[in-house]
Amino acid sequence: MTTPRPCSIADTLSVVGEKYSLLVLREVFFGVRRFNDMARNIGAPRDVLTARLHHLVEAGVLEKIPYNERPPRFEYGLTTAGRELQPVLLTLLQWGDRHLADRPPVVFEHSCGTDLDSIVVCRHCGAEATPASLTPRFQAQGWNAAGAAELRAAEEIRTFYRGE
Amino acid sequence: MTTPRPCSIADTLSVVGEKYSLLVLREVFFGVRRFNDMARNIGAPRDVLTARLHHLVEAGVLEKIPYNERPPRFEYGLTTAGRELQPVLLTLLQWGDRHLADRPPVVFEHSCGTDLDSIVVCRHCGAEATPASLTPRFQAQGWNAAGAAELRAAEEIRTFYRGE
DNA sequence: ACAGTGAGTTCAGATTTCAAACTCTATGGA
DNA sequence: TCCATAGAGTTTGAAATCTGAACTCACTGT
Repeated sequence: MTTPRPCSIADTLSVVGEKYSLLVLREVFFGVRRFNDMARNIGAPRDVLTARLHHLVEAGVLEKIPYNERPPRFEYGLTTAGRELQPVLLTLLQWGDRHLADRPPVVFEHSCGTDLDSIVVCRHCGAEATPASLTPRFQAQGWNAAGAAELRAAEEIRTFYRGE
Repeated sequence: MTTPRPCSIADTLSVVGEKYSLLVLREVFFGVRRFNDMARNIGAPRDVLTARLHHLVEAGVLEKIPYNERPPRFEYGLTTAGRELQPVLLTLLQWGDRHLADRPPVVFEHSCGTDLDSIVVCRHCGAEATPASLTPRFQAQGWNAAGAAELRAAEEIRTFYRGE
């Protein structure tokens, strides 16, 4: 079989997985909405930024908002779908803060008054979504947990899945 | 200024932001730990996969675990740091499920018995970390919310930040 | 002895990225 | 009017990366 695994992670990455795409979204979340400011803050080549903005607009993550008629000038704002990418940025930020930064360059103060330390939880029960608490169920034909190692016992798969 | 913004998101992406890197981690979370299985499930060229695995091992996200001496053969397992990337994958998955898939190819059953619908919350107070509930504080010199638009009033910046 | 497997490596060609320069429209000042 | 500046790109040619196919090397199983 040479078709890759059907997967929403891969699908999402086809929208925001190119180099600089998520940094563009970071800037928009920070309130930076114009081409030159983005280019400077991200450090991306201008033609690449042009391509990424087009792609993100086409994918419905950003929208162009005119702020000047002549010459035509646009800002880039988040759509609802774009706003829902915030958790992705927060989890990336959190991992970098923990594992790569001695002192985080940006801290988010949550409305409860503390500096944000975020976790991913189950909306239904509120408990943290840890690897061990999750069992994948494959809905696509022919794709089970372990790919080629289809013969492994389910329990073993679960152990592997937990990353142990 | 031509230096990009100092940022943990960008730092994290320098570890897992290359094409296929996050899909490699997805496979390991699914229990797929060997080269050929990964190559097939991801659909990546073999030399690219080799490079990504090296990079992820070097970054301390994966570790090589020998399972055969001659010829030398290794599996790739998650380190603690690697396991902590799970929230990134979950948030990407969730966005794809919501916005790109009609029927998610994989569903995670949480230990509470429901199919996982995840949210990112503040560990301290438990409330969801929405854009509107967060105020960024910049700890690096010279970097404020709006980049070049340093003159914007703080309130305006906050509004922009919310993506409105 | 011979086919098959696992994990790469090598290679030529296609695609992207990069940084700098250039374009086009418009505004502000001397 | 003339000149400088700004914003948002587009163009360019060289450098880096990605792609798919073929090849290597060390075994294993029959």
